[in-house]
Amino acid sequence: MATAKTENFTNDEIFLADAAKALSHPARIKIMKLLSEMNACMCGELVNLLPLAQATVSQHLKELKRVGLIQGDIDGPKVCYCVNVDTLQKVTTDFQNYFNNLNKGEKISCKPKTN
Amino acid sequence: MATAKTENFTNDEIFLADAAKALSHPARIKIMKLLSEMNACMCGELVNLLPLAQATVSQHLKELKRVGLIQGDIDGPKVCYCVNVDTLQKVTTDFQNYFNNLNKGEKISCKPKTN
DNA sequence: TCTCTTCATCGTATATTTACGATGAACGAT
DNA sequence: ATCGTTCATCGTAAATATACGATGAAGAGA
Repeated sequence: MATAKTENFTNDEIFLADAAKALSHPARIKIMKLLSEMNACMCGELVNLLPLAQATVSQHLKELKRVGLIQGDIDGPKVCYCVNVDTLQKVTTDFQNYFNNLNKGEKISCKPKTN
Repeated sequence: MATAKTENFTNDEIFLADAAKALSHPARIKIMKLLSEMNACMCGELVNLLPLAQATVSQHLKELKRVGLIQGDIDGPKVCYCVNVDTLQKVTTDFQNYFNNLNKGEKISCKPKTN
């Protein structure tokens, strides 16, 4: 037990935090939704569907690619983006497990005198 | 359809992104785990269990309180922290629904020639 | 009252994130 | 070869996030 003061975080904790970071902006939440609904979609279409400039959308796509939640397929001058099913699966089950464990733990709570 | 260029994000998208942001740091992932395992726990205990200074832990607790995932009960000079079950429930089901929808969408993917 | 403990907040430094316009690379079409 | 389209990257500005030491408030216990 007790994970001493100097210890680092576990890989699981880091991975989960990283995945959460990738989803920590409304634009990226929406991009994932759009890509999943449309199966695949060009960057330009996403730009049209989002209240953001093209450069900004490209940056958000980069962040989602960083954690592997999406992938981009170069198709001539266009780039076709789509969800990376494998990574999405892993992230889904990891979050599921995490939340399940959290919900298992506590039955008792402190008095609701929030500070 | 089509969510015009100028439209803002929906409340759902913003809420989900905000919850993800609260969990986007390994320390906060771990704090939620610790609080759930121990049912409730003083700030000082958390400081001992994390590789971070007291001021930093306090900041992370503040971020988790901001979205309502935890609450703090003032008990004399100490503060007893615990998971806020209601918010955790909502966040859990919201993420579950989000991921379920994402996983529903795509069967087809682009060629894996990642850019 | 004085002291010790507990914790939030302040001040501050540094790093990261977010956003945009401008540029340029890559390609299709003419 | 030239032009238009598509998109990543660069440069940059402003805002947030992360981390820590120092300080101070609040209460317990002497």
